[in-house]
Amino acid sequence: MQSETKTRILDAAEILLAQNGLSATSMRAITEAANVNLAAINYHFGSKEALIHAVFARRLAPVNERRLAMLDQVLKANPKRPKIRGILRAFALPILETAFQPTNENCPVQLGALMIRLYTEPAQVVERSFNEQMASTARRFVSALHAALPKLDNEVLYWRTHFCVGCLVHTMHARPILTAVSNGTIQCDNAEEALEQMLPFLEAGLTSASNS
Amino acid sequence: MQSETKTRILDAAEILLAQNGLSATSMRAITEAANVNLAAINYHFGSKEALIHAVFARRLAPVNERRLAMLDQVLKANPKRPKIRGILRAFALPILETAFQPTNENCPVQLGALMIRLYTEPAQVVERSFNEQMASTARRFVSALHAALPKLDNEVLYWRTHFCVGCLVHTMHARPILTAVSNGTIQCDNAEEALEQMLPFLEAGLTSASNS
DNA sequence: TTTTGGTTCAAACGTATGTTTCATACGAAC
DNA sequence: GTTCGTATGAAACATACGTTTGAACCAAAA
Repeated sequence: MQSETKTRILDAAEILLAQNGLSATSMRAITEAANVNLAAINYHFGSKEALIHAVFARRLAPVNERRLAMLDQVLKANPKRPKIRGILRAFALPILETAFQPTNENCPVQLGALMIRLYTEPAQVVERSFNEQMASTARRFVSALHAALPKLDNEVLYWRTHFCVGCLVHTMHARPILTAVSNGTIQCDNAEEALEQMLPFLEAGLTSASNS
Repeated sequence: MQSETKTRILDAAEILLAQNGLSATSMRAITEAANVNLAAINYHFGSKEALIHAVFARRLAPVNERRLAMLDQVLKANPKRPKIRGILRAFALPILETAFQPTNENCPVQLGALMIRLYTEPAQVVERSFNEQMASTARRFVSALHAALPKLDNEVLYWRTHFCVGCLVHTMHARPILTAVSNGTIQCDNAEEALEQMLPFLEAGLTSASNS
């Protein structure tokens, strides 16, 4: 059974790590926000770094499970030529839904702001988290896109997959900027709405002619 | 005249801030790398925060000048219906060229890794840098795209501009990931090559049908 | 009732942080 | 040659960091 203290630390850590970054978040800030003793992090997780790893794993493991499950469905429906839209949806929906899940006291998901840390924080701290949680999933999706776009040059496919990831990550973590630039018109807090905007954009980009 | 010490601090700070993040980079690390006294930062810049601001300004000011100059050319060529490709190029080329500029001892540009800090570090530290360096430029480009895509709904245009920025930022800062995913095939160190990949993708995304 | 094993607590550990101080060094101006 | 404003230097400032310690707590087992 997961102890009450452990999850309170994970919840508080997720918020603070997402908002302030990894090294800018002190264990004292985490334990104070979680209303637990300072030593509790070292007792339950071993170290600050191990806590960070646990924070990522708690959110990303179920997301990537759902991603691969959805991808399997898409591949099963059209094994020889899977649908691009379906592949993109399988990649984006689970993480967007988790990221845009309404924040409440008990489950303060901050996946968007958290994800970007995986790409920006000093390598050694998050490299293990990234490899364990993301690398194999990414490979599965690239090969699915390869099946969906057999005419596309391999190198071009890598570039475009890269662009898709950039759109998705930016959409998740830079929500305040979209809201600000649009003068508050766009709130960007609904996974389905974000998907509706993103999927046509990405599919058009993926299928566009290379040299025009 | 810019003092030797000042630029040595700026060079060292740019590398370390880009690599390790803002709060993870200590003034001692910067001054040691720059081979100057610890007190030199406070003497020449006033504080660590002011130094960070100066690091951003040094790179972004000329980039945004070039961006706006190129945008003016594009708008002058077709005032009523500017070309999308030209607008995108004006936005992406100056920053990509600066980011991919080969690193040398005297000019260690790390703009890609640096830019993402503008989006991820705690608001109060970089908010001023972002507003001063990016906000007005972004507005100019959005209105240019509005002229180029008059049929596009305003809200959709904001979303798609957001996606374009995401692609660009991700391309600049996540280069190692593209290299790793492609098993070293793609080095991603040439601005023109990156543009060639990016522009068709973005233009196709921008002009795609909203509901398909 | 005593004992045990897991958990919490306040306090201290050594180290690192950003900033300040004040003495010194350097050159140009007078 | 003296003066003066700028720049550098070593050292100390107070505070914050991640981690460790050992005592206290407390329910369940013996």
